[in-house]
Amino acid sequence: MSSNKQFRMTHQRSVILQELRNTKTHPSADEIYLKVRKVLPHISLGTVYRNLETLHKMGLIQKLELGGYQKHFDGNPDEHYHISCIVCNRVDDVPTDAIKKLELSTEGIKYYNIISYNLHFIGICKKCGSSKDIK
Amino acid sequence: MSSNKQFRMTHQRSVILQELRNTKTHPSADEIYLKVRKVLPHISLGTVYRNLETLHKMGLIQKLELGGYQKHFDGNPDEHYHISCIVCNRVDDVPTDAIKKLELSTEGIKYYNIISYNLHFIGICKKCGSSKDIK
DNA sequence: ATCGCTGCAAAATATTTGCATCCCT
DNA sequence: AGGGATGCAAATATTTTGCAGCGAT
Repeated sequence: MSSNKQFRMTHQRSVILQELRNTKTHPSADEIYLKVRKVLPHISLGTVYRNLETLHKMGLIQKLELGGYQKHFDGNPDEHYHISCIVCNRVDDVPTDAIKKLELSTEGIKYYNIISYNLHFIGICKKCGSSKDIK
Repeated sequence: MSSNKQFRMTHQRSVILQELRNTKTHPSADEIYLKVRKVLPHISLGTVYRNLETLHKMGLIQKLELGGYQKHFDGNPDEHYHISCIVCNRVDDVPTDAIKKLELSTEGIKYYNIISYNLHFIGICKKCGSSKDIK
C-alpha cells in the first residue's frame, strides 16, 4: 500500500555499500564521498547522501546517530553497540560479549511503545589518552 | 592552567536557565530562543547557542545528542535516560526505576578508557501510535 | 518503456563566529 | 577597569532537494 517502491542496485549504490563493508571506521557521509570518488570520480555528494539513506531503508547498513555534528554509517546491519572517543571522535564497535548483562524492565514506561534502544559508550581512546597535551 | 575562565550569570543566561528548568519538553535551541524572546525580545539566537554551550560546561544543564537533526537541552543535569518518539521527535525522561538492571562488564573493551554511556530508548508515543494514518 | 537514480547546483537547516559595544564582577 | 557576554550579521557545516537526462529492470 504505502511504500512499494522498487530499489535498484546501481553502480554507485553498490560501490558505496562495498566501501562501507570494507571499512571498520564507521565513516561519515563526506568521508565516504571522498573514498568513493577514487573509484567513481564523478559521483556527487548528493548521491552519496541519498544512497546512504536508501541503503539504510533497505536494511543493509546502519545509520549511527551518536551525537556530535555528523551522522556515521556502519556496513554491519546487525545490532551491536558502539563507543566513541570524545577527543578524536573515532567510533568503534563494542563486542557483544563485552556486555555482561543488560536486563531492562520497561514496565515503568507507559506513554511509549518501545521499539528499541541504543547503548552508546563514551570514552577516550588509547591514542588520545596517551598523548595528554598533544592536541 | 588550561581553563580558568570565570563564568558570569547574566540576565540572558539566567532567563535561559530558568526556562529550561521550568520545561519538561527537552527543547531544541530554536525552541528555547522563541520562548526566551517573550521575556527578552532582543536576545539573539547566537546568544542562546552560546549560553546553552556555557551552561552545559558549567554543569547546570544537559546537552542531549539523541540523533536526528537537532540537539536538545535538559534543565536537569543529573544523569537519567531519555526516550524519543520516532514520529514526532518528542523527548521524555525515563524514570530511573523503569530500568530494572543494567549490569555491564566493560572488560572486553580494551582500546578505550570508558567515561560513561548513554542509554537512549526509541519508540512511538501514545499520541502518534493511536493516530496511525493521520500524518 | 517505466520509473527510480544521477550529477549539478541551489536551497534549507543547524550552528558557529567576527566585531564593536555592553555590563557583570 | 578588565574581560567575559551580547546583538547583529555573515560565515560554516551538514544535509536536502529541484530538475533534466540517464539507466536498471
